[in-house]
Amino acid sequence: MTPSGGAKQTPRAFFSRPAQQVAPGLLGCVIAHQTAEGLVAVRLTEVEAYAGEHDPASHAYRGRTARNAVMFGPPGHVYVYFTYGMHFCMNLVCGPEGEARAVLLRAGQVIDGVALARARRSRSSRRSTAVRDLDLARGPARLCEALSVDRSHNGADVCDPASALRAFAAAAPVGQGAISRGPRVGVSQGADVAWRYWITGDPAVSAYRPHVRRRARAKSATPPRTEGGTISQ
DNA sequence: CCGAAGATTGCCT
DNA sequence: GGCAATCTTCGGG
Repeated sequence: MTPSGGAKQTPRAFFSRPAQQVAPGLLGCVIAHQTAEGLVAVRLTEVEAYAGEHDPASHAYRGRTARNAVMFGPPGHVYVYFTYGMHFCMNLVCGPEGEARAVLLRAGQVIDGVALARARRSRSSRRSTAVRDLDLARGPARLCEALSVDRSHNGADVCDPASALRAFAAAAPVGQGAISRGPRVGVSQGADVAWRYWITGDPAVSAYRPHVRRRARAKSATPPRTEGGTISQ
């Protein structure tokens, strides 16, 4: 039995298209991860397209590196990156091969393995309050945490029937009329294009946050020059 | 080498 | 709304 009740695993041809076409098509699709702990499945509610080397917001903007190599490979594979010293985010590589296009999975709803997903989210965070079901995979890093996706899954093939991490077609296709789009979250460059797609009104969509540059951390030996403000002591 | 910034999250005021 | 946690990656010197 498949996690989404008999749904078909997504064929590679689905991913062999530009990310802006794949992204809205992924809404309603299911990502399932089978581990020794059990199965967790997430129905996607929010995604973002990244257009590779010509997209200033893409990790592939400055060409191929060790980190982004998977994005230059065949479609249907997972590009996982580590960020902010503590979080993982996952993308699905699109086509054509070599163009480094991908879709970031920003949010979804856990439809199978809710207890396991909650255990994972509680385990690894110093949160004091319980996580609401709808928040379990609401956000790119939360989604990876709920699915237990990390560095070791970089390059995994979601189209391989033998893979522990697989993608399935939507049980009920999400029509174009039910899809909204807008600027991508947290990007400083490339904020002018509306390549973030989500299911209109879905409660498991993340909150929009514009990009904010973090203040440089003060150094004890050589404090950064202040902008004419007072220095507290 | 060194250091700044990051496709984030959660807790603080 | 501000900001700390935490570390990898990449660009600049």
